[in-house]
Amino acid sequence: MGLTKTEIFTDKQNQIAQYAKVLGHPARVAILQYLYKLNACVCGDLVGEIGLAQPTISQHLKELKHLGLIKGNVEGTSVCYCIDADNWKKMKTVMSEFLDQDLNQKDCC
Amino acid sequence: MGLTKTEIFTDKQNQIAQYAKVLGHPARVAILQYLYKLNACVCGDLVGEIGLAQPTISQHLKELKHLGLIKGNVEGTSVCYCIDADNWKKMKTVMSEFLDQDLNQKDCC
DNA sequence: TCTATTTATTGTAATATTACGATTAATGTG
DNA sequence: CACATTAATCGTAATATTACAATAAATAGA
Repeated sequence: MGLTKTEIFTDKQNQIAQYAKVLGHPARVAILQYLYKLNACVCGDLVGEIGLAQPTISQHLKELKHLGLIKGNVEGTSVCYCIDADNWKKMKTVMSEFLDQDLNQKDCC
Repeated sequence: MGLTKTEIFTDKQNQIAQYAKVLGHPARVAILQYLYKLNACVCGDLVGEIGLAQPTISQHLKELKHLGLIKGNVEGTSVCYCIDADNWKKMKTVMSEFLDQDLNQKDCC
């Protein structure tokens, strides 16, 4: 046990859950918000900005990169990160489709 | 360690992460989709619908109820569940505000 | 009251996540 | 090349999550 039974759910359900899961930690939310705020590449100062240790930030960045939400380019000794606009849009589409369902609520308790 | 440092993040960041986290499991996504599809109270047949054991479903329902996304009414021997439309709307607002950020991407790597 | 039905709770095993110190890898500069 | 700087990886401790068997709680009907 302790392991999610992905095989009993649809691809769509797993995809929604996967996106939501990666957004399910405040550090990753903060990283994405920071990248958005700057609206450009961020080279290096992420560790200073969020209040977590460097390996922890690196770990969170890895997860965001793994899902494709950000991309990183090596730039000298530092790495520049930014939002991957295309994949962000894809995620937005998937999540919005789920969140924006119409609710008639014709009869409810 | 192993415990999220919520105190170093803003309330908004924690709120977004909390919503996302509860959507971060396919069983909970499936439950919400099912409630939406029926567009009415669901009394009892949730365990048959999702392919998980009854205590597991009960646990997921508890988390959804805890965040306010669903509400349950006791109806005889069974319990009727449905989406809490008001709270769902609140979540949608919070999540959309985060997801719909504009990205100029004036200079990116 | 007894029984059947349905949901919640408890307990627990397996696994995943979070965080960070220590170390390694990669690259630019003197 | 040696050294400084920065990010990634490794190892690991603490905690959280997921799943389910067993049991308890609640209620309807006989």
